[in-house]
Parts: sequence; structure tokens; C-alpha cells
Amino acid sequence: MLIGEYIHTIDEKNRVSMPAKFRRELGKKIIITPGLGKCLFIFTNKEWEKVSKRLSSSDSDLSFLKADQRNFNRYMFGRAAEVEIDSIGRILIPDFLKNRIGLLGSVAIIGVKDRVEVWNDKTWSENKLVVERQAEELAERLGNEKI
Amino acid sequence: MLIGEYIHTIDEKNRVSMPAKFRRELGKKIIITPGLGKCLFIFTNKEWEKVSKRLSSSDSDLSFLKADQRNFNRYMFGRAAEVEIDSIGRILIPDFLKNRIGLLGSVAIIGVKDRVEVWNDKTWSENKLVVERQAEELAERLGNEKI
DNA sequence: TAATCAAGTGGGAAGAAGTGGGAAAAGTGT
DNA sequence: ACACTTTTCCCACTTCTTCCCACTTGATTA
Repeated sequence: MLIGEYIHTIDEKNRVSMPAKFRRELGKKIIITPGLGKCLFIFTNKEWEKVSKRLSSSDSDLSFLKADQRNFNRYMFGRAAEVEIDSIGRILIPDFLKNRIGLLGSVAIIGVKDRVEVWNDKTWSENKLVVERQAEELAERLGNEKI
Repeated sequence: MLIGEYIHTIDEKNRVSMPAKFRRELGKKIIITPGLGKCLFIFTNKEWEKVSKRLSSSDSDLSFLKADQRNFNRYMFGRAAEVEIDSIGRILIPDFLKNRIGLLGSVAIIGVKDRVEVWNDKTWSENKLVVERQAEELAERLGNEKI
């Protein structure tokens, strides 16, 4: 399971090292796509197959209009890239993905169960503040269960 | 069952030793997450699976399509860490968790049935005072509701 | 009361992880 | 074909982590 938060740097060559703890699970080749929200998604090959299958299946229970689905698929597939993790655990972020969320300097790498997200460090901490407030409210409503 | 209160120290290397009485039940690998309030929760792997399953209930392959779900998963998994208990019973608190509740010096380690909580010593005793004062009142209310 | 043991604490050293940069290889355009 | 840029691969440095050993304290027992 991919969990936890790591702060790394993106260098002038657009390289970011994956947290060592993620490497085994990620494998050698990964899929990196624009995410939802101001981040990038990284999937394992296996996970990506699941995701893409469900996204493109015509009988999916997703309440998309056809045109919406086409556009969404353009977004997810058209801008996805397969990248290799190099011998010392780094990946290369394609320019068009990097520019999309303005990656520079410190980046936050977040494990979210079965995907990894890449954020601008600053954007991530801002987002975190908002989400934490929401989530605590939600948890409160759920009856103060364990989180 | 995990019960009792222990005061230990977090050293410069962010290590905290688990009370010997907890070690058997905790096992070798544990999950540590921010809790509700100013503390951290520690779960056994088993307990964590229960908790995470329950809270991320509709975990379809495409849970990331919904903004709420996305944020909640970030909240659940992005701030959790899997850590090992070392050969002499200590765990390593990741920086992002340590900083979140400002752990330093004396920490209180509390067994709460099937999870363990980690508090700043000071915060814990303050919290205790408040709770003790309210305890009678609380018991009264809980008794009325559930029995 | 000294010896013994278990639990908690501290610190040094080897190894791993993250970062930066240079050289080889592959493209690109003239 | 050549000069030039971009990408890829590899090596080196630094910092952090992890592993191991040793000290301290307090409880237990001969």
C-alpha cells in the first residue's frame, strides 16, 4: 500500500526521485498522467490497466455524456506518459505535465493507497489545510470514528 | 488489549520506544496516522485494514473521480505511515507526523483498547484534566443514551 | 545488599537515499 | 556530414537513516 508524504526536489533536468519505500510496489515502469486537482497521478502499470479499462468501457456506470467521456478520455489518455524509474529510483517528468501544475523546486510526493500524487510543495500544504478541516468535520459527522 | 499510560521520550532521531507491554500485540509493523485531536494513532496492520476499509467505503477502482473521495483518501492515506518496530522495541516517527502535533521531549503513550495514541506529555495532561472534569457528566450522558 | 535482569535511552558507524553534474548517446537542423 | 542541442546513463558527493552496541535505571532475587 502506498502511503505517506515525502518532500523531494525536482532538478533542472526534471528528475524527481521516488521515495525508496514506494519503489518496490511501483515496479520499473509507471504511468504518469495529469491528475484531478493541482497534481499529477502516478499509477503502476497494473493499476493503470484497471483504471483505463473502466474509463473506456462503454457499459460503465459512470454518468458521463458521450461527449464528456470522449473529452475526459482525451485528457486522461492523451496526456499520459509511460516513464521508467531509473537505476537509482528517479523518474523524469515530461515538460507538458510539469508545466501543467508548475512544478519547481520542492515537490510533495503523496501515497494515496494505490496511486501516487505529485504536488508542488506549497500547493500541497495549502490543500492539506483545507482538506483537513473538511475531513475532521466529516469524521465528526461519521460519529467520531477512528481515523 | 492495549491499555495504560506510559511516559517515554522522543530522542533527536525521532525514536520512541513502545511500552514493552504493547509490543506483542502490536506486532512488527504498525500504521501510524494523525488522530483526531492533537495526537497520533497507532494501529496494528489488521486494525488498520478494518479502519481504512470502513472509512473509504466505496473504494471502487475509480474513487478518484469524485472530489470528496479524492480528498478523503488523501487525508486517510497521505498522512499515514507504515513503520517497523526495531529490534529493541522502538518506532521512528516520520517528520511530517511529528511536526503536525509538535512532538518534543516527553511523550505520553496511551493504550486505548485496540489502538495506541501518542501525545505530547504536556498536551496529554492538560487534556486529561479537562476530560476528568467532564467525565462524570459524560458518563451520565452516555449512560442515558446507550443503556 | 550485591547480583541479575528487563526496559528505556543515547550515540557511533556503516549503509542507504537523495541530489547534482559530467560524459556518452541520440536527435535535430543546416 | 557536421555542428549543435537534447536526452540518457553513470558516477560522486552529501546527508540522512538504520543497525548495532553500550550505558542507566529500577525492579527482582539470591
